[in-house]
Amino acid sequence: MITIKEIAKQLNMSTTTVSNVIHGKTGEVSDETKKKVQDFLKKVDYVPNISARNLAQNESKIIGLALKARADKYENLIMDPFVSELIGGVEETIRNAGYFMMLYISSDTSEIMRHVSTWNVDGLILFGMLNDDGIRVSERYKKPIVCIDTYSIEGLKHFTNIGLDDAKGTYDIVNYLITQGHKKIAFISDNSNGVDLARLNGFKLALSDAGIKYKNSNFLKIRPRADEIESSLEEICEKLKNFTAVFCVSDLYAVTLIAALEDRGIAVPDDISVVGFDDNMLGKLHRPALTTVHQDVKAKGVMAASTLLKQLRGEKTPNQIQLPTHLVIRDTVKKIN
Amino acid sequence: MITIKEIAKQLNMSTTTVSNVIHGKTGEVSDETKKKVQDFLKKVDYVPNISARNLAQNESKIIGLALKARADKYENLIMDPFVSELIGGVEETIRNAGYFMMLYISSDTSEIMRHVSTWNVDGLILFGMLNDDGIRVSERYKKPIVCIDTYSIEGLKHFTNIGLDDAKGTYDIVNYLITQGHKKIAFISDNSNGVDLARLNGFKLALSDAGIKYKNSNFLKIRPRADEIESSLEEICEKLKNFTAVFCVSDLYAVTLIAALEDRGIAVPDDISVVGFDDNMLGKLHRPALTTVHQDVKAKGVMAASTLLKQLRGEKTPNQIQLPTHLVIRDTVKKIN
DNA sequence: TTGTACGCGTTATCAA
DNA sequence: TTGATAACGCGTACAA
Repeated sequence: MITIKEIAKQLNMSTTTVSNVIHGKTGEVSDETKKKVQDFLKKVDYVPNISARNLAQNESKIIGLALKARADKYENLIMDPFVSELIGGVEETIRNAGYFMMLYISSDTSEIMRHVSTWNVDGLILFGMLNDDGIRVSERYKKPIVCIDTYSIEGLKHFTNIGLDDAKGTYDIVNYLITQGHKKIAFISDNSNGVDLARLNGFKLALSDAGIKYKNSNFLKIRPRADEIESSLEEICEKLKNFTAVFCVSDLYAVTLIAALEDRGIAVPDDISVVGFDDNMLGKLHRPALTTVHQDVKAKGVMAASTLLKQLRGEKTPNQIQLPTHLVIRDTVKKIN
Repeated sequence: MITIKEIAKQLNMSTTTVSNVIHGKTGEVSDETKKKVQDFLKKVDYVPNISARNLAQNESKIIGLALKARADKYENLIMDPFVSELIGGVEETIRNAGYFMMLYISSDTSEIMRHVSTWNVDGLILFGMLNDDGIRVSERYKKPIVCIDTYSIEGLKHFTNIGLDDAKGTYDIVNYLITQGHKKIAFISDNSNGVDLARLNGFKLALSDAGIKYKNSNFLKIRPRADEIESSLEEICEKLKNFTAVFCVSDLYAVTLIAALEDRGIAVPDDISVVGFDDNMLGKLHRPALTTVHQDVKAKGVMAASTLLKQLRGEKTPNQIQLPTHLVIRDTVKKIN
C-alpha cells in the first residue's frame, strides 16, 4: 500500500506533481516528469486510498442499494430470483461506471439512514419501500434517490421511480384469460399496496371492460411466512373451487400455488388455469410451463442505476420511468367454452 | 453531517472529551459532561464519518464479498438461487457484527485485488474462485481470507475454506439410486474441477462399492450458456436413453433436465429417475418434487462470514470447515427391479 | 478530568 | 513547471 507521499519522496518531487499526473492534469507538468511518474506508478502498482480521497473531496463513489425487508418475507427476500436479478443489474451498471456498490438489507428506515450517512453515500437506490418510507428518507438524505417499484404520486416529488406499467401488464393477461372463456377469476397477493394495488386495478379494469363484476371475494390473500404458508394455501385451494382461473401477483406464488393444487389432485390447467407475473426461471422451468407477464428485471436494475448515475452527473431525468411488459403465453391456461 | 469538532465547539469542550464519550471511555469523564454530551449526540443525531475513521485507524470495517463470474455462466450467476442465498447469509452476519459488506462481481482476479486494496477491505470472502485464484489473491492481500467451495490442498495453507462433504453427499444419493435398483446412472455437470470433482469422486465410489464399473461415458457434460443450452440438452437427452437414472450436480440442472425430458415425452420418474444437489426452491416447488441432497446454503454464508469475523478478532479457526448434507427423498426416483 | 496537537492519504490553493 | 502547506474528520498520546 504505497502512498503518494512515499512516491514523491522516492522520485524526489512533490506530492502535488504526483497527484497531478495521477489525475491527468497533464497540461501542468512536463512530459519528462510525467513519464517518470507514470512508469513508477505502474512499477509499484499504486492504488489510491479511497478513504483519504473521500475525506478530501467529500464524496464516496459509493452507491447504496438498500433493500427493505418486510418482516413477513424476510427469509425469502434475497432468495427471490427477482431480487437477485435486480442486484445483478445494479451491480454491473455501477461497477462499469467506476462506482462501488454497498448492499444493505434492513426493515428499519432509520437504520438505512444511519448507514448511508456514515458512508456518505453519493446516491441511493431503494427497493421495497412503502410509499412514505421513500419520502421520509429523502427528507433527511439530500442526494439523488432512485426508487424501484415504489408507487406514490406524492413520492415522485422527492425521487425518481423506476417501475412498470403494472396495471397494463395485468390487464393484458387477465384479458387473455377472459378471451379464453374465463369469467370467474381470482386475484392472489399478499397485500394491496403499491405494485400490488396497481395490478389489482388492472385486474378490476379488465373484468369491468368485459362486463364482469369484481367482488371482494375475488381477492385471495396469501400469507407467505414459513409458518403460515401451508394453512394459507389450504384455505386458498378451498376457495379456488369457485373459480376457473387465478391471476397470481408473482411467478413464485403461481408456482407455489400450482404445486399445492397438484398435491390436492387438482390439475393445472385442466381443472383450473393459473397465471403469474414476472416471467422468471421458476415459471420457465415448470411443467406445464407458466403463462405469465414478462418483465425484464435486470433491465430494471440497470435503469435504476443508470438513472441515478445521470443524476450524479447533473443530467436531468424524468421522475417516472415505466418499463414495458408483455404477455407470455405458455401452458397453464385452458380454453373453456 | 455534524462533526465532533463542531459538537465540541457548541458544547464548549474539547474534541477528546466528545470522542471519549462516543467510545464509552467513560472512566475518563465526569458523569455530568458524559450526560451532556450523550444528550447532545442524540439531539443532533451524530453519525461518525467513516472515511475519517478509516484513515485514522487504518481499517475500514468493510468485508468484501467477491464473486468470480465464470464467463460461460455470467448471466446466471446472480440469478442462481444458490448465490443469492449465500449473499443473504453473509450480509446478515456481517451487518450484525457491525461491519459492512461490499459486493463485487468480476471474472478478473486483478480487478478484485484492485478493488479490495482501494477500499482497504478488512477481510475477504471469495466465491467461485478456481484453486490458484485464491492463492494468487492471498499472496498480494495480507489480511484474512475465507473461501467458499474452493477445494485445493495447496490453497488451505493460504486461506480457510468453507465447504461440504460433497463426496459423501453424492455418495449417499447415488447409493440410494442403487438401492432402488438402478445400475445405469449418468452424472451431469458442466465441469470436473473443485466441487464437481469431489462429487464425481463420491459418484465413482458409490458405483464401485456396488460393483458397478464407471466409464467415461457416464459423465455427461452440460453447456449452460444461453446459446448452447438447447443443443446441449438435446444431446444429453439422446445419450440418456442408455441410462435409468441421472445424478445432476445441482437442482437447477436437474429441473432444467426434467423439463427438457418432459418436452420430449420422457416422463420422470417413470421413464427415468433424476436427482439433484442443493435442495433449493426450484426442486421443492417442482412436481414431481425433486429427490436431492440438502445443503444449507445460507448457513454456508453465515459460516464463512462468522469465521472471517473470528479471524479478525484474532481467534484461531480451523482452515477447513465442512458443513453436513443429507438426503431428501421426494418423488423423482422410481424403484426398478 | 479535560485539552492540545499530530498523523492518517489525498486534493486544492497559492506561491515560487 | 513545480513545491509547500492547509484542509478534510477522527482517534489518541501526551500534557495540563
